[in-house]
Amino acid sequence: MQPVDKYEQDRRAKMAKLAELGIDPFGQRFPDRQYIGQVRALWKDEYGEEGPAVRVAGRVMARRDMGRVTFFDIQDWTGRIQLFVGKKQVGEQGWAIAKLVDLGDFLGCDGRLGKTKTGELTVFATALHFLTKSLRTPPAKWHGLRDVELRYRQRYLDLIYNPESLRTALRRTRIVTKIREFLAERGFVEVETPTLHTIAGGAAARPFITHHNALDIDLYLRIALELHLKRLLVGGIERVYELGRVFRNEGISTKHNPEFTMLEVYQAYADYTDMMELTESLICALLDMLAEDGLPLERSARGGWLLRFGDLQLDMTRPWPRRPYADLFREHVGVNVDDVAALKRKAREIDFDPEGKHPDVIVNELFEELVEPKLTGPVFVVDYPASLCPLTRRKRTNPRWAERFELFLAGMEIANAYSELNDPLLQEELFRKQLEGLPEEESMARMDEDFVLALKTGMPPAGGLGIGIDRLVMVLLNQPSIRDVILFPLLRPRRLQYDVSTVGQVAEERSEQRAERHGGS
RNA sequence: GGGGGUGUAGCUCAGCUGGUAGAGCAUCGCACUUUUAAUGCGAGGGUCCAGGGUUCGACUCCCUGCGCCCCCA
Repeated sequence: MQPVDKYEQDRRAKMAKLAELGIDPFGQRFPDRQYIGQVRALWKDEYGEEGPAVRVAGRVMARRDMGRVTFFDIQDWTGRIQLFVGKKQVGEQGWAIAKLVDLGDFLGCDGRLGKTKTGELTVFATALHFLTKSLRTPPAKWHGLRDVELRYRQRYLDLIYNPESLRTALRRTRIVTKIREFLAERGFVEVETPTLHTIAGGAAARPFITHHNALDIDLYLRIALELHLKRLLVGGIERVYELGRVFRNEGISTKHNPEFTMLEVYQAYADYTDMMELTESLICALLDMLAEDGLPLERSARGGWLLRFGDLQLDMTRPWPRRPYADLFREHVGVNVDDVAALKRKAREIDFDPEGKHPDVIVNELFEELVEPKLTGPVFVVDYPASLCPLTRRKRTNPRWAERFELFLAGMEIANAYSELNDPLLQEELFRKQLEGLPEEESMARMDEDFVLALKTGMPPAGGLGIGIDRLVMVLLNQPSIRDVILFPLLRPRRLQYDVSTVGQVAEERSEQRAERHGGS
């Protein structure tokens, strides 16, 4: 049971008084109310004292008592507006309600739109409707809710009292909506594939394990969407995507949440160059939408959008640079990818033990360590070492490399795309071949016989793309932590408050002990 | 896993070299029909994250643990 503190007791008392007045403290439907944002837009200076009649509702964010008048500021998800509530204007019942209103309660109000002496747009109330009691004290009105832990654990408080948090949350949903619209316009269909997998394939990550009782088998929460969507390509669904949650049982950081949202798109008769065009077009469409939505974006000298992320500035003007993996490697590591002796030397410099490891495992480590952080971007890193890409088509001109790109923004991997491997015999071989020195959870090579069977049926040549939606939103909305773009990030569970029954006791014992000690000295 | 920071009233934060915890907002009471971080006067409110130690005495010093944040692996 939650403790009832003195503040809650005050509010419960007011709740009871409302009930005595015949008012339900938890309200009822309030039809035909107008959004505050729309009401604010109604105002014209010609109205003078007599504006239109309006009906608004929202949460009480501030109250200012002036004797027989009270000003309330109420807030809905479109904005805030001031109410002028005069004793004479709202009558005995209305005034009785006004007296019992606390910060955080929900009020409905009928009135006329007008301006006060000081020019503040105001609803001059003719009737007040009590809609819901809040039993908790709100945070400080000026400083808001700063404590990050509270903001994450009780996100609803964050959304109410930090307007930028609500704005970010709503912008994220608009981004997701826009992605669906964009893909629909290009003829893609959205599907849903299983979350519970018998083989955790399609990416290199450690899975969450769960158990199905009736079948008595262990199952994995999916770590990627890839293998089911490709089965659908085999089945003739030629342009397909899924936007869904994937789960990786790994560390938590400003860039990692154990569950996150992934978009995967597959297009038959295309390859990774088509996916590059798709990625660029999609992200630029999102930027256009956000700019229209009021996100403060500047134009770069080259005509595209200029995106700020922390101290970084990303010039999003198309086309974005395409840089071969091997070139970037040579540039930032100072070593050729095929110079094994030099690779080992470099590996030791960054405290990575290269012994017994496949040269490309070393290359991968050096790339992640020394190259990726430098990739402010936007930049498409193209053509990855084939040995690291068991699901990707090899380059026809040189099988040393795979037709894969990753998009980097602000040093973060945002997108990953392939020309999809559709050769079932090579696929089967690659599933079997575990690279030396690569721990299993870091390998994508996990035998999936059913998937190989699907490929044997024939999968059309195709391009595939994965985008990490949370990270993309971080970059687009300039949010430094993934927890700021996920409404309920994973935190270690914690008891909210202590057991009430012991509180008074402990406090009493404490002060007695204290008195004894000091008294005795 | 390692390092750094942090945890004090509902919220935002002070609290020095150890001596029974402070402010602002919020709450409660009074006044006020054009305020807007309203104002004026008055009042109440604390497991100082938890457990142990040192001490006559610990929010403060020491040890252990826990939550959260940041950096590194």
